[in-house]
Amino acid sequence: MSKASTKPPTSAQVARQAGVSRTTVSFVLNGVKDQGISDATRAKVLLVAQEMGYQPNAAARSLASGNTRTVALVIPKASHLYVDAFLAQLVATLNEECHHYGLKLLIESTDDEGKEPDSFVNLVRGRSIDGLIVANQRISEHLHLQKIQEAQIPLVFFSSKPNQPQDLQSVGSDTSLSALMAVNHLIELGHKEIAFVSFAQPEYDSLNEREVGWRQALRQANLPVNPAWVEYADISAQSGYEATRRLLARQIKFTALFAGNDTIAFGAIRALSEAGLKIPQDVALVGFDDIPMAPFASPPLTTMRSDPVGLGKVALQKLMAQMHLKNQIATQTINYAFEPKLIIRESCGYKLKEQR
Amino acid sequence: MSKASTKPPTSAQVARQAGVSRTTVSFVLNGVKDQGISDATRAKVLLVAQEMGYQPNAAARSLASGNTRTVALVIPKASHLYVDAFLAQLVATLNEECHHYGLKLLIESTDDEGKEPDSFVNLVRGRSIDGLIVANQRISEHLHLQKIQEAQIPLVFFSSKPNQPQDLQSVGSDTSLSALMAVNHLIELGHKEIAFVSFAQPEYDSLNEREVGWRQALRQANLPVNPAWVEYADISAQSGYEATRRLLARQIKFTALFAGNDTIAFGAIRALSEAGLKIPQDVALVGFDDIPMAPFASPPLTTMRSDPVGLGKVALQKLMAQMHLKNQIATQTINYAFEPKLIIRESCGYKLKEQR
DNA sequence: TTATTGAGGTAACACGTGTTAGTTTAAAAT
DNA sequence: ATTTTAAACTAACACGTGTTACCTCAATAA
Repeated sequence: MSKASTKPPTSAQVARQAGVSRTTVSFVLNGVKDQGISDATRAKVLLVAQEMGYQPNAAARSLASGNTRTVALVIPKASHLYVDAFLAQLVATLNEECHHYGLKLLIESTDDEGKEPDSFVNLVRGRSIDGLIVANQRISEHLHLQKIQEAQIPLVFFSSKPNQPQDLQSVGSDTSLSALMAVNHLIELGHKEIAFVSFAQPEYDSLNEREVGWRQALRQANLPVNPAWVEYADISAQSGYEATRRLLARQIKFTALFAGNDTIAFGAIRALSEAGLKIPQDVALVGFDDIPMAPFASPPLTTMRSDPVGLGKVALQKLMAQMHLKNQIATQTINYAFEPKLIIRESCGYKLKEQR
Repeated sequence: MSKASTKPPTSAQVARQAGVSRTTVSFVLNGVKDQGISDATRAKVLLVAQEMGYQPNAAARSLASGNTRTVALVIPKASHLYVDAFLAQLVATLNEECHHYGLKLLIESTDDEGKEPDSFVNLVRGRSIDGLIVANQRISEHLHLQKIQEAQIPLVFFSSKPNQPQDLQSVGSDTSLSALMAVNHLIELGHKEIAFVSFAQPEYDSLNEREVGWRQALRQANLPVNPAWVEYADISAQSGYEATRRLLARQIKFTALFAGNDTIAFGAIRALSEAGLKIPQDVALVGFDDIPMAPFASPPLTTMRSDPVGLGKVALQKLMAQMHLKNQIATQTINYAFEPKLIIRESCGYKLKEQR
C-alpha cells in the first residue's frame, strides 16, 4: 500500500513465498510431469500463485520458450469488418476460439491506408506470432503466402475450393457449387435471364468461384450467358446499390438477380425498389452468406448459407495442428463437411409460387 | 539455403554484417539521439537491417523495455461484433489506428462462454498489454475498472455522458441528449404516443441514457410516459423483432417508435410490417447510430448519427497520452466535439409530410 | 549396511534487446 | 604539441522464464 506502482509478482517471489525453488514453481505451473513433484507441493504452489495473483510475464515466457501463443488473422481491409458480416462473424468466432485455447488473436489488414501489403510478414519475422490465418486473399498476395509457407510458418488460408480434411494448409467449402445451387434454384423457378452482381472486383480470389458457379448453372440449363448481366460491386451495400443501378441503366432485361453476398443484396433491393421493380414479382433475388440481417431484409432474403463459424473453428484447429501446441485438443478429429444449403425466404418468390 | 528452418536474424548479426557494435544498431534502430552517430553509420545500419530483413524480436524488446506496444479493447461479447455494426466500426477503426501507430490490438470479451469476467485483468498482470480501452461496460464491471485504475494502468472507457477534452479517462458524447433530439423530432412531427425499444437489458450502462433521453423528451413536451411503451431487446435484429412483437401484443396504441439502435430498428421494421403497419404512415420510426446499412432499410432509416470512428480515434489518443509513448504524435490536440446529428431519411415520415 | 528411489534444491545458461558506464581512436581545434 | 570532440567501441547488467545438469537428504528396499 506504500508504493504507487506495484509491480506484478515474479515466479521467484512466488517460490519464496511458497517455500520452494523457482524451478519447482515453473514445473508446477507448466504442468511438467515426471519431475517428481508431490501433490502437496503442487497444491501449495498453485495456492500461493493464486493468492498473489501471479501471472507469468508473457514476454519473458515467449522469449524463453520461443512461442508467443499469438495468432494473426489477415484480412484485406479493416473497414470490411463492418460492411461484410461474414467477415465479422469469422473474426468473432476466431476471437472466441483463440481465447478458449489460451491464444491471442491479432487482426492484420493488408490494404489499409499507408500500409505495405506484406506488413504481416513482419509479425512473423519479429516473432510476434506463431501462425496465421489468411482470409479473402487477393491473387496479388499469393507471393507472400508462398514465402511464408517456405519459411515453415504455420499457415492456413481460406480456399474457395473444397478441401480434403487432411489438408492442413487450407479450409473452405465448394463456393462455385454453392453459387451453382443458388442460381439453379432461380432456374427451377422458371427464370431464364439471371443477372449477377459480384461483391468485389475480380482481383479477389474467392469471388471468381461465385461467378463461375453462376455461369455453370446457366450453361447446364442451356441458357444464354450475357456478359452485360454482370456487374462488380465493392463489398459494401452502397456499392451493391450502385452496381445494381449500373445494371438497370443498361436496359437489358433480367427477371432474377444473384447477389454475390447478402450485403450487396441489401443494396440491390433498394436499387430495384427505386426503379419501381417489385421483389420477387418483377425481379427474384438470391443472396449469399445468410448473414444475421438477412431475415430482416424487405422482403426477407433467400440466400445460400455459408458457415463462418464452422470455417473459423476448423481453420484454427488446422493451425494448431501445425503449431503442435502442448495443450492441444483433439487435432486428429479435424474434419469439415459443410453442406451448402439454400435458405428459402421470400425474395426468390418460391413461397409466392407455392401459395398459388 | 542449407537449413530448413531459418531463424530470423538478431541485432547482433546485423551489427556484425554492418561492421558496427550491437549497441550502435540498437541506437540507430530506436532513433536514440544525442549518442553521436554519424549519418553514414546510421544509413549503413538501416541498409543492412533492411537487406537482412531484420525485425526486432518483440518478446525480447518487450522484456527489456517493459512495454509491449499492445493495447486491448474490452467488449462484452465477441458475437456482438456481427450484430452491432457500431461495435464493428469501432473495432475496425481502432485496429487501423493502432497499426498506424505501430501498436497491436487485442480484442477481449468479458461475457463469452466459460470466461471469467475479469480475464482482461490477467492481460495486465501478465504484462501482455500496455493499456486498455473499455467499450459498453456493464455496471457490474465497474469494480474491475476501479482496480485497474488503482493499479495505474492506462485506461480509457466509453462514457455515455459528455466529457471534457482534458479528461483522459473517458470518451463519449452526450447520449441522452442525442436520444432526446431523436425523440423530439418525432414529437415535432406531431407524435404523442412514442414507444421505445432498447437495444439491451438494463444492466448495460450506456443504454439507460437513451431511455433517459426518450423520457426527457416526452416530459419536456408534457406528454405522458407510459411504462408499457418500453421494451428491452438484446443487441440483435432478431431480438429487436421479438421485442417489437411483445410491444404490439400489448395492444397499446403508439404512432411512433424510437429504436435503441439501427440493428434493432431492422427487427422492428419486420415486426411492424408483419402486423400490417406501414412505416412511416402508421408508425414512424427513428433509429440510433446510422450504421452503414441504415440507408438500405425499407424504408431507409432516419437515425441519430453516432461516431464510432471519431470516438475510436480519440480514445486511442487519450490512451497513448497516458502511455507516454516515445513516438507519440500530437497528444496535446486531443479534443472531441461531436455534434449529435439527425440523419433524416424516410422512416420518420418527415419527407412524406414535406411533399404535401 | 548399502543401494535405490522420491522429492526437492542450487546453479547455471539461454532467449534477444535496452541501456549504461567506461574506453578507444582519429580528426579537428587550440 | 596538446587538448578537445565526434564517433564509435567493449563489457556488462537487467528483464523474467524455460530448462537442463547435478547435488542433497530422507525414507525405503535389498
